Amino acid sequence: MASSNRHWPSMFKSKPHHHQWQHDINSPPLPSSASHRSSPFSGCEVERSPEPKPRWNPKPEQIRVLEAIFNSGMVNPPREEIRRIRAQLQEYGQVGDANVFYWFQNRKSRSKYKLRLLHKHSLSQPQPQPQPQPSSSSSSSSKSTKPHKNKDKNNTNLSLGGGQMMGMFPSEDAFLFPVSTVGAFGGITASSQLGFLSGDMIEQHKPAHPTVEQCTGYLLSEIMNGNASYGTHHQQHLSDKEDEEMSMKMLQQPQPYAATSHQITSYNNNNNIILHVPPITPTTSTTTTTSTTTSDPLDIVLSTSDQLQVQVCTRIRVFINEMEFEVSPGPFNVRDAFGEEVVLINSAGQPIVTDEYGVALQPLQHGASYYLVLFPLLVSLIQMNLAVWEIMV
Amino acid sequence: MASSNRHWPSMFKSKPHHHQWQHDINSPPLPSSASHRSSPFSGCEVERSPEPKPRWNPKPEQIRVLEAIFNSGMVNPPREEIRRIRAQLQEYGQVGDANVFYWFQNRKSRSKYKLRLLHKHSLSQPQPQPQPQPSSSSSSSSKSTKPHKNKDKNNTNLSLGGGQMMGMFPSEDAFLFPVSTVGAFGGITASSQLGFLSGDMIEQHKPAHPTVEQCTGYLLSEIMNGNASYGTHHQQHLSDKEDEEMSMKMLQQPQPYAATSHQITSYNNNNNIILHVPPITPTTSTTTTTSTTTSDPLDIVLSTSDQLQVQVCTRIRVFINEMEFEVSPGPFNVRDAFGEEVVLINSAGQPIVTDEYGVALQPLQHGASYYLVLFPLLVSLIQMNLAVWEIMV
DNA sequence: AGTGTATGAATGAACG
DNA sequence: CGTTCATTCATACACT
Repeated sequence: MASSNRHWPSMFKSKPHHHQWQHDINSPPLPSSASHRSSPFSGCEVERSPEPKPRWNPKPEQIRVLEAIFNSGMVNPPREEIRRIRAQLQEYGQVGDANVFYWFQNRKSRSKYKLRLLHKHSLSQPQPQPQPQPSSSSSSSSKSTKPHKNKDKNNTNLSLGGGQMMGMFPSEDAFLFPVSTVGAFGGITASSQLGFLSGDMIEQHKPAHPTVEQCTGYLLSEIMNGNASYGTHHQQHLSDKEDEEMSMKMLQQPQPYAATSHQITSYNNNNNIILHVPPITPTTSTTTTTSTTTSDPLDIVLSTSDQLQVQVCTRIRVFINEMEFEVSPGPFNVRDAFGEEVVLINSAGQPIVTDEYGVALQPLQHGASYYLVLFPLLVSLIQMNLAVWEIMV
Repeated sequence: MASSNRHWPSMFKSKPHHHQWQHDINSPPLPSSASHRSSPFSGCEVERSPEPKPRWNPKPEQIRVLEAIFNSGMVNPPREEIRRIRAQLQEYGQVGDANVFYWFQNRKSRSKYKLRLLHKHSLSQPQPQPQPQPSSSSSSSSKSTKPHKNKDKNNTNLSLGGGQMMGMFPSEDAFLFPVSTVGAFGGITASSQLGFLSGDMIEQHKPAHPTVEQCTGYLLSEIMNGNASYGTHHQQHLSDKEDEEMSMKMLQQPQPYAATSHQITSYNNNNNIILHVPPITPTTSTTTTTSTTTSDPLDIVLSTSDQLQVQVCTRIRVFINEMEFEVSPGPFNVRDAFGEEVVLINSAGQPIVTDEYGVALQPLQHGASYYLVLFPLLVSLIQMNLAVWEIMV
């Protein structure tokens, strides 16, 4: 970490003097003449960590000049030239050699980078892309416009603005995974524990009581464990695609601590457990219905990926510890589903608040990710919190 | 000031046409090569591109993936990886490399920032109010991170604040991993351990391990993953480049970048720190210690039996993420061994405090178990803790 | 409407 | 030089 200011290449290192003068410094990255100007800064010392040091904000005119120079071929001006350029720029506002230097560096670097990517893209993969979405387009030039929420007004004109660069990215994006969300990820499907799980689950789900334990027993542990046997297996298929790269992405094992599951791609969706929660509130939005309905027991239904997957709006699909679940829209009873010792946390790290019965005050969001955290663990974590701080900083 | 959109380096500058296609653009941060803002002609002032260009609005699924990747340790994916990630994300909606790039960049940056804030807070803890910016100083404890009451609406959005957490283990024992899955090691074969899940930690330090597999060659990711070998690696591409290490890293993605090439082995060679720990004073708990600095490595508890022998001149055998390793007695440099982005935690959940160089203030204990926790995870955990804390209290 | 927050996007500054 | 960090700008949304 080491965050904070590590900046200033040293030669430029001067103190922060605010004001608008930028790096007046002398020569940029060149250690040469050493003088810095540490101008006396005025005033504000206002704390914060170190220094405020305002960064140079090139004015349009300056940019214009710089661009012109750059485009004229001088992508890497020597020191002398930098000085001269700086002098020129100075006409429009304070600027230091360093600023100029950096500007060229960045300009060149980013240009290149961009070029590189472009290149790659253009060469790269023409993947077939399933994607149910709007069609995409051909491939060159524009991208698919995925209409979604925006209204495309403005006609299609696209045209790239700058005037140049047009043809660039051909790519077209697409290139999607074969995977379709829920059900079968491209065939990957970890089947592993599924068998085991399914068996148990199936019989376990008994409708009647809020027998939470049952569910929790299996579920919780499975879930908490990340259920899975990631690594290895599955995957045989994947096939054709040259694997380019994405193919597997990261399958990984449970991480230390809380990290347990985290599969990136959720390849582990083997068990689609459906937590059937009494659909109260048919939903739709997320109104905060705090209803205290103690919901009932949930029935868990295990479904194999293929089988369902189609449930349109009936259920909401969520990810809990990277595993996919489907729940009925409406208040979700965390307690019934996972027991009392856990807290469900959303992807933002915010706990899902529940009422005294364990019912989430707000419905789970379709497509969102949640994590289960055991209470005792939390205590430990909290305890070590400070300690961790120390080392981190 | 300046303001207004001077942004869009042109390359991204496409026309406004809304739509939601994000930056399909090519690469992220590169201003265009050829184009550039302020095109010289017509004197147009630089900027002012009239178009708003809709910004990418990641879908929940995309966020899920991104978070997972981030939490897995890849806080800073290299270009190649970004492309891969983008491809993966594309399944859920249009997204460009630039978006992915920016996302990671921002995610990391903000995580850090929050951490910093947190830190500050923790020091001055008693008062529960965050108050991030200096803005409303004084006490207005706004609402800042308030867990409750969210209200989101359906689709997208989700706003993550930046924290997130991961799943946890099954038992309550906070520090047990679910490693069970040791089944198939990719080729690594981790030697041992695994006894955990079933048994207890208590007997974790087993003197008797006959062979200690030399831990040569494990990658951090492997360790972190509990041995690894994810499915397929393909690593093909780009391999021959000089990126040897890079490729490795990319292989399995969860690498904390910085740790990239850190082979565990290194410590045997590079860092042989040898500290003669005076095997004395047993104290074990690692509690507290945080602040300090210099340490006195006395707090070690060695299991009597073997300690003597081993301690003397040989090496100490420890378990890190369930894998067995041997280290020279003496100060152990966590940083050298695993990189900067990790924290070593003992079986009691206490972090092993290190000095500014990464050297543990106290030696590792023979036979003891430690866990590596990626920094980003810690950040998340900490964030989560706070959030949870609020509801708990 | 206005204000604050979360976060995508851009880019200057630096490091290795 | 390629990357990464830190700041800043800008926009979407929530709340009052």
